Amino acid sequence: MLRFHNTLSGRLEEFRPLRDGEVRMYFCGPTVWELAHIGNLRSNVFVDVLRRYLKFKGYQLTHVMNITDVDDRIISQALSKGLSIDDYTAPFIEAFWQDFEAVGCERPEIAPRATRHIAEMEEITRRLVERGHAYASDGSVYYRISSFPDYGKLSKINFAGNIAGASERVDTDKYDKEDARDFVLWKAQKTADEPAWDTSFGRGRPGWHVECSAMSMKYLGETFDIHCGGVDLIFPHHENEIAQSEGATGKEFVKYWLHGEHLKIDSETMSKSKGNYYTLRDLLKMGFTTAAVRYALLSVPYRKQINFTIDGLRGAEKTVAGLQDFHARLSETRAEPGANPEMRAAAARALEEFESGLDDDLNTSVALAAVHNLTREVNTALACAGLRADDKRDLLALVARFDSVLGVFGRPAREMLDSEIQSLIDDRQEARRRRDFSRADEIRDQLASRGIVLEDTRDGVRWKRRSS
RNA sequence: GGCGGCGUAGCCAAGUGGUAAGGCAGAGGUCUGCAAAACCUUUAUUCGUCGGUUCGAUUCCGACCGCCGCCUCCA
Repeated sequence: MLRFHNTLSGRLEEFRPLRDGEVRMYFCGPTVWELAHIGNLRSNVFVDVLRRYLKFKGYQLTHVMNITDVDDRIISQALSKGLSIDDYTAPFIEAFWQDFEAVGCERPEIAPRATRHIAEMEEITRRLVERGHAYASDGSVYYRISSFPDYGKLSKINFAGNIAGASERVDTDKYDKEDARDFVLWKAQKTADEPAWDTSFGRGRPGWHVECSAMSMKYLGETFDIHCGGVDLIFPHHENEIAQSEGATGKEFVKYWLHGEHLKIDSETMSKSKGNYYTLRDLLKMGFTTAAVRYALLSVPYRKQINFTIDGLRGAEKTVAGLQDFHARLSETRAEPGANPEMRAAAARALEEFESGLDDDLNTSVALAAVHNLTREVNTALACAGLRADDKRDLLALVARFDSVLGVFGRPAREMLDSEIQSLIDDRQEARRRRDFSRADEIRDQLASRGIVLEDTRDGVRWKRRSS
């Protein structure tokens, strides 16, 4: 039974999709203005594990992921460079998808762009005005929070207590709003060079929150199953989405809200000023593999504030190498016909633990422990020829099944060695047969200096490229 | 001021009202010509501190200490 911690109720709830066998989910992805940093990637990996696990459970998936391509920062950057929004954002979006796929994330079914959905945003805004949830003021349109009694149900925000201590931060004179809490749905164009669209409320651009209401409802319907994002989005972004969507339709917007925690770097908040701000590209330059980065990011459940460290990443690198070695060894081993009941039992146990871990609000730590326990048992069997052909087939299928969620095993790619290296390996085997070990070691050292590491196994010699 | 999270071995961490998963690092061993890889054993009488509830708490309650987040278009 799959259960999620729903931010809306604050409790663990059994997951039941609105339509049988089908899940519709929306993810507020990053704002496009920088290369994806490690925290951003954690969010993406969390959502990726979620979508992969839903598929693992047999659900048909429609996953919409937004990359915000219009906000104040993007507009000011684009203006200062004399570029259109599209020209400014295109390289960032391209780079983002590269990093996204590099850490093994599957592309969502739909990745809409806010700038392509102005009409839908206008439509929601119009409906909100019609229903008394929004009002125009000086060419802008604001959401009237006092008209929506449920406001605050997601973030549990308490305005009475909140304003007392934080009032100095609320600039009530900044806009012509009825209430300081009201947020903007449509922003009037301020200067002529600012990108703007013509609508019935005048020339301007959408507020940030309305894009997610518009695009999620367009592709997923007025009520859908899962909405996820980082914890920072709970307030105000997701709170405002609820106000917009439920205000416009009168229907419940989302059944399950899932929020991923942020990470810390060396026990501190990640920030540019602290200099602990890593992008994926930084880590790859340091020699880490994308699989290790993915492993490190998913090794801690998504609702926990993982402490990301370079030391920890080194550990992940080793762990992933172990898993990939295991996978390669398993796929290469020679196995006699038949089956070993102990292997069958180990596989069944691993699958059960893997699934019950992930069923429990996506507890990836438990799922990984199940994988490690299995690899240990199978490694033992491999070492003493306790693995039979049926076991090998079933275990490879099981590993593939696990990896359809985790994406850390990699493929045991059997690339061809060039003939010179292959003949060196053959020479060494011949030398070993002659018990000419100094010659054999000489060849091994020679290969090692070229990045080829050898392993002598019961099935003969294995080689691999040195990982770092 | 309001709301929320966290504190478990050297490090990263899971977890539960009944006595501590997993990974990395360390130590010893098996295997190996030597390695590598793998495996075995070992590493927290104890889960921030102090109280309370309980037959029993790391797990529930209270207080305190420490760290972190949101309330600022930062995932």
